[in-house]
Amino acid sequence: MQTYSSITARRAEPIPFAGPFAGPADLDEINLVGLPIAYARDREIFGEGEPANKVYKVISGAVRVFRILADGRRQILKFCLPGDVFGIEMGAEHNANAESIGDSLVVVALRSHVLGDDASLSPRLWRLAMSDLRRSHDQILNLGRRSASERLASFLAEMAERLGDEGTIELPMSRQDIADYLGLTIETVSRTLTQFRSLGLITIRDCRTISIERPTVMTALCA
Amino acid sequence: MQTYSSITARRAEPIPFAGPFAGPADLDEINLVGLPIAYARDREIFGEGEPANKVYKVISGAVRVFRILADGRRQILKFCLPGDVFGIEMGAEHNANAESIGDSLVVVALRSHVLGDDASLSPRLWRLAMSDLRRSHDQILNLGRRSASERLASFLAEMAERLGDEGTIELPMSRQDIADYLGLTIETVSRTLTQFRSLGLITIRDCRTISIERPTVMTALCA
DNA sequence: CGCAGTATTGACTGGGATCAAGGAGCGTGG
DNA sequence: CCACGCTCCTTGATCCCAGTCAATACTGCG
Repeated sequence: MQTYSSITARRAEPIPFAGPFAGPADLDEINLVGLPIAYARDREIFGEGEPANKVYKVISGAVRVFRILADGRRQILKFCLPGDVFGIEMGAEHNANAESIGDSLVVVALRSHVLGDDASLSPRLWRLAMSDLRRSHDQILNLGRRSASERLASFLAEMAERLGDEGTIELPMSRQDIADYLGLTIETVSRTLTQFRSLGLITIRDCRTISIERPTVMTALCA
Repeated sequence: MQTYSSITARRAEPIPFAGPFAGPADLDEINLVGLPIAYARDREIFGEGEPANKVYKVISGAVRVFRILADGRRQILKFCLPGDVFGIEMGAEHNANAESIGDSLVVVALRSHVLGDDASLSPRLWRLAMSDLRRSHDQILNLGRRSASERLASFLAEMAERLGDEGTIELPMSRQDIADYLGLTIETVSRTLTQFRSLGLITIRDCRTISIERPTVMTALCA
């Protein structure tokens, strides 16, 4: 069984930048004002059980949010790409872990600046939470009812949509991360991608750079 | 493969009660004021793609919220029990289906009465969304990384917590519903329950009535 | 009783996990 | 420059958990 024990991230020694910083402005984005912090790859940003008094937004790089079972099995709940907000919880403690995937820049703000203590909430924050919920539902459907190749196809479709450039995807995450996101093993991920390649659905330039050659067929494969 | 084609719910012909009605008051609950509607078992409450201009709250009975793949595979996203709210979406359309499980009473309110058009949101509603998100994450972990018996054990633990009476659970849903919630088949659910019974972990009075005899062992089985 | 829907049980299959062995990319140091 | 080690990825062989197919039992209900 693949476990998490061998790939534990070191506790972050973040490098704070000078001065406050706002993320890229966008009508539909949460415009976090806070301290930008640079994380090297595989650094813990927060852990399960820690006080959830901050919220985070990815500026560059990528972040994995995940939970771990006692025996080391890991499930990635979401990949956060530039613009994505993470770390917002209902309770006082985080019930998931977050780590940088590659070298990443993250803006950190105080939770109290975003969530008025018990006052009104921003509709943007609401949309954010609801789109997270929507994405979680997609993932539940994937994990519960789709086969390995269907999961891979919809993963590639999701990534193409989120960071695709003319059908070419530059993946920030490893095969192990993909496996832990899709509820598969690294071997199955690798084998299925090879299979897609030999069917002419994708080309794999290097293992992090994938082009979707037959988008229509790929979409159909999602079932 | 188990598909949904054979178990399609008939479109509801709901029986509206006279007059407005408020759900049971509770500090932490959304106190929907709206029209109570009685649904017979297996009636559609709303479907994917329909306008999401109403929100719902279970008064009695139970509701399944689910999504369906084109070929009929079904994944239940959540079971709603008395007190639970469902049908809140970000966009203008539902992206899931909801059906009554047994005969159920549901309060229906206009979405605009709950979600101020673009103004402030109630913190209660926020807690509701965040606890939904939390539960979704639990389910993602279940589906992605736990075995059939671990899923059953955590399902029973969840149900015991939500509607257990001294360790005895009166399940509102069928084996098929449980299977579609846990990403399993009905046969695996049945076999695993039989296995739990022969291990002395549970007793099955009738197939909807289950008592947890060894709660500690059961919790340990969740992994 | 007979019928229909639901649940259980059994026999067998197969998709994906596990175990194991290379291969490719890459930084480091000689 | 190449050799070496390290990490990540790929590929192959085999296994096993859960799915599939099929038969039987249970439960209401007319």
